[in-house]
Amino acid sequence: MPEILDEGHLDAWRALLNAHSEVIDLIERDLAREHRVPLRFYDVLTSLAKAPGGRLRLSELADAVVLSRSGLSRLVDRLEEIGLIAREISNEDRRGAFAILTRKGKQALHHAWPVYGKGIQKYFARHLSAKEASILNRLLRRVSQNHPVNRR
Amino acid sequence: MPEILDEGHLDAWRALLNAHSEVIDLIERDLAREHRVPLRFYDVLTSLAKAPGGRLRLSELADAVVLSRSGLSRLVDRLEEIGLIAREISNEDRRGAFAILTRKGKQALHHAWPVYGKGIQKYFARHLSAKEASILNRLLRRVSQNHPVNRR
DNA sequence: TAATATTAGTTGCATTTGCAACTACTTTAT
DNA sequence: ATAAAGTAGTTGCAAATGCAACTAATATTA
Repeated sequence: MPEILDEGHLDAWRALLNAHSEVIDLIERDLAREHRVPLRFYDVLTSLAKAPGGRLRLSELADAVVLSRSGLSRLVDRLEEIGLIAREISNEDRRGAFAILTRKGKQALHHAWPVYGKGIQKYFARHLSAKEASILNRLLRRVSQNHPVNRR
Repeated sequence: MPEILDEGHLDAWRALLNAHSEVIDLIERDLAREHRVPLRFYDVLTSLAKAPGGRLRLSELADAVVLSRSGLSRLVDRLEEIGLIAREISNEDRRGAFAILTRKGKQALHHAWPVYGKGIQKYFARHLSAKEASILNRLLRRVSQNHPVNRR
């Protein structure tokens, strides 16, 4: 791995930024147009759906969706208000709380998926063969795992 | 190219979301800690720097940084206020305006670059060989060009 | 050329977000 | 056991952003 940043890597970085912002923007518009939950909500709901018991501590949720604690706290407020999730005070540690996916939350998730999935296909997946998708996956996972080679 | 979304492509999409949000978050923190301009500002400044004459119509700039017209209008307000760019009413079309990079704007760009570049290296580029970077670049460019195969 | 439609950009308003300070609870150290 | 330090989450406040409505200028059409 190179120690200093070269043009090739910089181009890849720019490509990542561009692809991300364009595709997100397009999908977000589709979701809004079809009256489905926005990506932020989807993120939270799907994180909960994947978690064992459909529940996650608020701080775990904050990490999962890459949002500050305060930001998450209010996001949970909003989601709770419209009934997509519920808060449950933890018994082992009474400072903390779980967010729990409600039935309505699961429904919202299923309702949004067709539009979201179609967006991923139209704006992203269509441009990649299966092989290419797997390469992309492997490379990007390596980035986000961010294994501490030379970390100082 | 597949017509429906399969797991492999979906994994690649998730990997893109994760890598993007994690790396952006880390870099943004570094920039803030070192008192450099935030990524949003950097985006605008660098778009102008690359544009011929260091100037761009506000609407072109909005496209370049993927921001709504109103969002951009106010972003330009802020940048103008702190002297990093200037507005210049166009003479051919007096509805419109250019954003122009100022000397101070160029300096802010150069000041931010070391931290930004180091971040790209630390959090992103380090994990990819030159070959891999070039593959990533090629695949992601294809996505963001979003050539209209089957667009309906 | 006058009337109409279109385009560039701005502004009111509501929503989302982060930082710092706060409360409440838990863990660690004395 | 008590004090101090740490952790989970919330809240005040300010900043950033999008939509829709607006102004001003240009382009189109009759």
